[in-house]
Amino acid sequence: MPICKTNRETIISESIHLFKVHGYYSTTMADIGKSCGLIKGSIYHHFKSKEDLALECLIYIHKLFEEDIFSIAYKEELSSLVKLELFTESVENYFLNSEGGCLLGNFALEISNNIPSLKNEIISYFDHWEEALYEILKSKLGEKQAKTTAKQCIASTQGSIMMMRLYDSPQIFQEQNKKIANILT
Amino acid sequence: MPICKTNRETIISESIHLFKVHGYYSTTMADIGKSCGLIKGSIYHHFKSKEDLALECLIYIHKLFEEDIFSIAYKEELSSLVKLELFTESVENYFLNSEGGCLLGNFALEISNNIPSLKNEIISYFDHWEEALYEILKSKLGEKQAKTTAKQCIASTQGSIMMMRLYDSPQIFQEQNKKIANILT
Amino acid sequence: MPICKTNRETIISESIHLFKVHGYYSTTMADIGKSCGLIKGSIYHHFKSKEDLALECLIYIHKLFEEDIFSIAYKEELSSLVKLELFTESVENYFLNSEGGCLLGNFALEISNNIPSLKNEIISYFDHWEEALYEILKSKLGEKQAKTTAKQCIASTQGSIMMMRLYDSPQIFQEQNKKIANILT
Amino acid sequence: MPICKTNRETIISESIHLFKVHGYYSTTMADIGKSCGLIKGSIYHHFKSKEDLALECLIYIHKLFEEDIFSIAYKEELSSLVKLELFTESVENYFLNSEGGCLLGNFALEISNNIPSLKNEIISYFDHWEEALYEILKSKLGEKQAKTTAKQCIASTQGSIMMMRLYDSPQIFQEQNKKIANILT
DNA sequence: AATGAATGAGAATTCATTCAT
DNA sequence: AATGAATGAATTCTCATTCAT
Repeated sequence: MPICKTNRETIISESIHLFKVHGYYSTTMADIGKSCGLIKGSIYHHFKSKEDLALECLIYIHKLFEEDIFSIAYKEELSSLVKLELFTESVENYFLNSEGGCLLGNFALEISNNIPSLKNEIISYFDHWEEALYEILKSKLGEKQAKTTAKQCIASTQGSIMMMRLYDSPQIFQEQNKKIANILT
Repeated sequence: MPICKTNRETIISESIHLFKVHGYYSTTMADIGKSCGLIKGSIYHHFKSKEDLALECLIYIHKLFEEDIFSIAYKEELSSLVKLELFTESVENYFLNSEGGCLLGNFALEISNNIPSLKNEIISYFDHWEEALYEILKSKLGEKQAKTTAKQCIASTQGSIMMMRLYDSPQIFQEQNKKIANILT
Repeated sequence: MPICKTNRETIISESIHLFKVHGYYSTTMADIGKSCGLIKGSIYHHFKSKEDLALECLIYIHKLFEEDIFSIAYKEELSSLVKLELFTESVENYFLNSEGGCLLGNFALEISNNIPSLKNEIISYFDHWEEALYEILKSKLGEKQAKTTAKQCIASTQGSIMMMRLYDSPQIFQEQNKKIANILT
Repeated sequence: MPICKTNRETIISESIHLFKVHGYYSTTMADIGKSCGLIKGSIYHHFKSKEDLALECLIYIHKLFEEDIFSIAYKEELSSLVKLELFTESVENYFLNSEGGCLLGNFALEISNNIPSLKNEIISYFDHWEEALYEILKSKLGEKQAKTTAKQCIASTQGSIMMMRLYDSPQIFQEQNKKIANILT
């Protein structure tokens, strides 16, 4: 019977937290190990490298967003207005309850230029975010306008998360998000 | 005059570029040295540490913005509308012509949690940006609304610069900026 | 059991030797590693810094003296004369059989002004040496004289070890030590 | 007209002080420069290397001792008793009025094993010290005893200087020195 | 003689990763 | 799966020394 002190998901959760708060390079494998009650070398039984672990973190968050948030856009039983309301509420819920802002956004600035595999995943995440918003907005705004607006919503959301993190204050983010919620009204 | 292969300002310029494109931790003193035609140790003749050099980079950019952009807000001979137009134009000019986005924004996410001295400078930069926008907006929007709007403009600018950098496409940033330029009309 | 090329005690022993012969600053972590069959970075698996390692070396020697030498002074079954004889004999034994003189004395001159944590340990060692000698001498010499004599014995021992090291000849040290052995006769 | 901000002797004096207090390796050429109002590179106009400068420091002190102290031993007009009194008084004078103990003794422990040229000078200094004491003592103690006693006096002087430096208290040294002054009485 | 800039070798330290148990 | 030890490459930083003016 092999000893099993932890599992992939725990390591991913702990890593996400550390990566968000301290960044990719300032988070060491030893830090991650300590958070999980392991020594650093043991992480390698679960992930083949730090880069691989980081990628799994991004995929994990991406999947979470797909399932809990982006999916709202495709619920046929809901109206656009309700979709948008639920969507922004869910986004707010996520970012207000997790320290350190948006990992994908943070990594976009910190390492996307250096590590292509991560960059692809980050772009995919933002693409899907955009597609979901587009899906919600297109019937009311038209295709062209919906696309532009979706992009701008994401940009202003990311920017306000950056400010929330820097100033340690959720206000700007919340106001920004409320503005998005009201786009269709 | 002694041998002079470079000077403080050149090192700062080269460092700003490298820091913006590769980030703080991925830019080594050796990289910076090479960019300036020096060996790594020689940088220490001009700056006492990497952190100190990074701080000087932030201060350099902050000063540039103060002089070239934020100052526009305080030119009494200009109307609010003209100020805003000049302001957004100058912002666009700067960010479209410098690879790697906004160093202050990048550092806000990468290292502000780890290096307090840099965080203070970053916050000061964004505070002054906000004050300048507030100055432009307050007469037309009223104090409260001007303050909120200023914050949101900065957030959406930073978010769209993030997207510009990630997608390697200026479009979102330009559209976002145009929206800001039209806030008072 | 994992790979184990060495252990704390081996590293300490090797370090003591190198520090005694070459001094603190001339002994590099690479030298110490090589002595132990390790590369320099591996030392940090066992000690958190060079300073920390040096402190452990001092503590190691101090403890050795406490147990093997200073303790003689407190053996109630022995007379002062016998204690003194055993004491000086043990001191001589130690210093004649270890190249490089007295690490505590060497460090007292080389680094005590620069590294306070080491200075404290060095002073503590000499204090305990003095207390032990005082314990041996006080019944015959009286408290005041015993204290002074203890101090002078240590000083002349250290001085003669310095000369032994410089001239690479044990003679002065041995004669000096014999003089101490005869103080009570 | 060349500028002349300092001279060999000033540099030597400042270096002696720094070397005594901080040791050879912890004293940088920059430190020495700063003490003299120069930048580090300028020292090389006066001395060809740090090692060379250190050697000159040793020679300077050695010469001082020859002229002011060792010479006392060879003044034919004085009795042994008076010579010894003057000798010990001069030694005490020197060491009580100069911070950092005995440079030759310090270097004996810190670098004599690493830098042969300095070791030779250090040995020569102690040889001459010994010869002088021998000269004073031999008529009263006989040749053999005089030689041994001379060596022991130097050893205990150096040891007590070490303790004076470590404990930052002159007492042990002064008492030790008084004992030497009374050897012939 | 003095300077400021530059050098290159080497120092301590960090860290992702591997390996034997 | 987990561990503790070890690795090697890289990183920041230091410092004696040199060089052109």
